Amino acid sequence: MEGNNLRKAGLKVTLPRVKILEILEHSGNRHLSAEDIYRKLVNTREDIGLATVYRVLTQFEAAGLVTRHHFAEGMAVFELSAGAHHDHILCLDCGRVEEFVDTGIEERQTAVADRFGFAISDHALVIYGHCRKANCPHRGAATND
Amino acid sequence: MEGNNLRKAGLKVTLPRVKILEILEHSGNRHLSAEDIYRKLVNTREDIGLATVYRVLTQFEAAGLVTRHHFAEGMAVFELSAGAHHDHILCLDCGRVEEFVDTGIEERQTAVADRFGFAISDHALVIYGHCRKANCPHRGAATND
DNA sequence: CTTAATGCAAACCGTTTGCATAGAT
DNA sequence: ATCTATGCAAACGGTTTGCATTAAG
Repeated sequence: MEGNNLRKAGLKVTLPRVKILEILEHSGNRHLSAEDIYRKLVNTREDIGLATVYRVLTQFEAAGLVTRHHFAEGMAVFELSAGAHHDHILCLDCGRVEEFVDTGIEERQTAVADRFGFAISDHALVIYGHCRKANCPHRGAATND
Repeated sequence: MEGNNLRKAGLKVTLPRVKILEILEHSGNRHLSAEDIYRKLVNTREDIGLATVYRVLTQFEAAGLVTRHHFAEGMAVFELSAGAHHDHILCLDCGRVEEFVDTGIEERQTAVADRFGFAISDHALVIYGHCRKANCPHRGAATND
C-alpha cells in the first residue's frame, strides 16, 4: 500500500523504504529523528541498519516526501511533507511539537527581505517554550511510539 | 583593556580569553565559528588550541558575553551579545548575515504561544535568501578578517 | 602557593561513505 | 541478468573531555 507512494516518487519499492514510510505515517509523533525510526525498526525486529535509515530519509527528502528540521542542535528530525508550509513551537519540557501558520509573520518576513534586498529562499522559525504542566499531554512523548 | 569585561563577567583574565574577545569585538564579521576564530589566532601566531577556543566560547556564552547560533546545520556561530534581541537574515550565496528586529513578528509569536498555551522561553528565526548579485558587498566575506 | 585554565590527543556523537552482498525489476 | 539498494564497519566533521602542564590570583 505504501508502494504506490514510493513508485510515484520514483523510488524502488524495497522493504526498508516501505517500513520507514509506514513509521512516518503511523507513528503518533510527526517529528522523528533517524534514531527514533531506527529504534522502532529494531522493536519490530526488522533487520535494517541505521545507515539505511539515513540513506532512505535523505532520498525521501530529495523526493519531497519528508522535510528535515534542526530543532535541537546536533540532531535532525524528519516529518512527512504536509503539503503546506508551517512553522513550529516546541515544549522544552516534554518535547511536544506543534505546527502553526501565521500569515502575518510570513508577510512581515517578506517585508524584511525586501528591505535588505534579499530574495527569500526559505526560513526557519522555531519558538521554544514550556507548555503548562497541568495540560501537557505529551509528557515523555519522545519514548512513545 | 578587554580585561575589565572579563573580570566583570567573573572570568580570570587569560591570554586566550583576551585574544578571543578581541577577535569577536574587532573582526569585521559579527558572526564567527570556532574554526574562524581559531584560524585568526593561528594567523596571529597565537599558540591557542581549538579546544580552548571552544571552552572559552562556551564560558563566554554562560557568562552572557556571546550568543551561540546554528544558522548552518552542523556548525555553530558565535556573536557578541548585542544587548537587544534580534533575528537574522542570511545570504546563501555569500554568507552575509544581517540582523533585524520586527516587533510585529515578535508580537505574533507571543500570540501563537498563547494560543497553544505555551510560555515562550526563546525563539530562533532565520530567513535564508539571496542578496542581489550586483550589490552583494560581502561576497567571499567568509575568508576576510 | 593554590586552584583554575591550557594544550594535546583521544573520545564522542550524529551522520556519511566504501565495499561486498542481497534484492527489485 | 542487470543494476540499484542494503548491511556492516570504518571514516568524517564539529565538538567535548581526560590528563599532565602552565599560569593567574
